[in-house]
Amino acid sequence: MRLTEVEAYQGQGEDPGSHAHRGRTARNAVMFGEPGHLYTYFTYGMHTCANVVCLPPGSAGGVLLRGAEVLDGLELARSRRTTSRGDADLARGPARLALALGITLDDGGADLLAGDAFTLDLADEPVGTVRTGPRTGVSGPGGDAAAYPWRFWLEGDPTVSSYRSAVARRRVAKA
DNA sequence: CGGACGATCCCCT
DNA sequence: GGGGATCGTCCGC
Repeated sequence: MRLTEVEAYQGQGEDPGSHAHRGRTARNAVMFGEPGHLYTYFTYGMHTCANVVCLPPGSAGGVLLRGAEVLDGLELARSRRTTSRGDADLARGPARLALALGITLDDGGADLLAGDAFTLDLADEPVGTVRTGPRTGVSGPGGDAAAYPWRFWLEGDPTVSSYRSAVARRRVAKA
């Protein structure tokens, strides 16, 4: 598939939105390791998301895969994304993208440049107009998500997810 | 088309 | 003990 939307996360104490913000833990250890490897995390009790480690060992950094257009294996992707209402929705959103690829937590740490879970191909030239903006569902310092405009997407691509700002989750009173 | 809300579990403190 | 880099459904326009 063809990536259309990503977000960058740095950590190292300066990026509150990053899972590596508070230092190395068992969960985010992969982000402190070799670049080009897959960092997966589980969130909201049901979703898995995929990142590509992007900084040298010792420096935590990664890119969250947020959107993509499925080019090959359409039948397989559709079978895994039964709730999708159209091919543009197959990998529109980080959890959908991971599901369409068949990524699970067990794939964390896979060497993508070696094709362990899937192969990451980097384009040699620009593939379109790239736009940038605040990251989705993340609040920066002082609640200002725009402090780190590290969301990148292809302008006008139908497989780019719609922006959602960070919302305070409402607690459910236990009866 | 877009806003509101519940679901559900792994991981850190 | 509680938060969370989301999604799907419901509902109104």
